[in-house]
Amino acid sequence: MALPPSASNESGSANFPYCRKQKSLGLLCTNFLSLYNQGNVETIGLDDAATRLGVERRRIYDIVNVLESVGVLARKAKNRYSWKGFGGVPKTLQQLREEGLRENFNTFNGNNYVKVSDDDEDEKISNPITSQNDKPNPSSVTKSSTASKTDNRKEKSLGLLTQNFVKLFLCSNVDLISLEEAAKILLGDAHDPSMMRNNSAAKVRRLYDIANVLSSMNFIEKTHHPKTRKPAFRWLGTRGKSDNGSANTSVLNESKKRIFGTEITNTSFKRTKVVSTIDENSNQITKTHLQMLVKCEDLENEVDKSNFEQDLRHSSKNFQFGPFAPVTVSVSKFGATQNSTVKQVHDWESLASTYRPQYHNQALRDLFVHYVEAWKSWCSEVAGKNPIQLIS
DNA sequence: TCATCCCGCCAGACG
DNA sequence: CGTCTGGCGGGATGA
Repeated sequence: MALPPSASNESGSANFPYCRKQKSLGLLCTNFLSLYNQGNVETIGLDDAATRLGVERRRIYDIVNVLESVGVLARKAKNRYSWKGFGGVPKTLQQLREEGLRENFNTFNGNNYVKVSDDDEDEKISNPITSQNDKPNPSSVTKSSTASKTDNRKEKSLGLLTQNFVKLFLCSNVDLISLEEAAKILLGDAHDPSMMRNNSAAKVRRLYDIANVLSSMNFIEKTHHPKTRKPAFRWLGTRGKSDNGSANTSVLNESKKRIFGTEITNTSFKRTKVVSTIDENSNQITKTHLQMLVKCEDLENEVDKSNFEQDLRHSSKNFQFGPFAPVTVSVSKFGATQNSTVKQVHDWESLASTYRPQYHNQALRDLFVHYVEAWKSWCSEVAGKNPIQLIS
């Protein structure tokens, strides 16, 4: 069984071999934000997000975790997050700062760091990623370790790491910091050289992920150390933006060059060679389906081209939504949270998650995605206007 | 070569 | 038990 029966010819001409940049977390995050940073989004379904962005669920977790740790999102329930928007960031940041100061995150100096008391070691704090606002959480957290203990897993969570990383900037006077340093400080407690557990290298890998999404939000920026030449990150925070002003600082609109590794996102190519979009498991799929896919791919390419021509920054119109054209989103650039008539816009979310079985098979899932997207775009084409979606 | 970091296995948490 | 989450690190890609 050398190679799958595919190889026939299919998608060979127009698809790129594989471009890592198109799959970066940062880009995905950018798209994620563009997709949901519209005034009327209230809840976000993980499945829906994965579907719309054309990525595996796993990636959504990554993004959602760091976004939540900064206050842009809040977990509502399984599979469901509520959109807080950037308006909640300042507040969260403030909390982090206080927390950080309390935890000696300020012991870090530009030149010499004294290692921070290490994140929530033990279970003394065990705050599940920033205390929520809705959760009646008095200061008396004396509440025993309800579930900690075995939750030492949380101590290594992406979310916590993100918060600590941010604290580093918020609580000290450092302006530039490399990920290696951050990793060392964050969990690489220097206190106890005899036990360098904490494989700092592993930490760095996580920090790369975090840095990517933080970059895509322009909270930080990648640069180089003046002399060292080493890559390092600088905190941008909400500078330049109307801090405190109204509770919103859109996703910077300033056209900075391009954040770190930004590019268009996900096209369905795996890292490993060509692999047809569909694999053996497609025996359930009919011809029609395949044709549909082919057609869609063409469509996709067209979109790609036109998009490549322009600066694909945050405007919700110029970025890649998975394989197909976006669901006609008005480029309202997040016009404040118009409270308007609540509009129970459940749009596709509930619909999709309700009717879609949980595919454990990537191939099938991809197909489903194609279906939905294709249908949507066709719909809009035929109807000449928005498919179903949002009411006016 | 070294820096970056995507991919997806698989183990806990949860229902 | 099936799902949902999300550590974790192998190894590919990029500079």
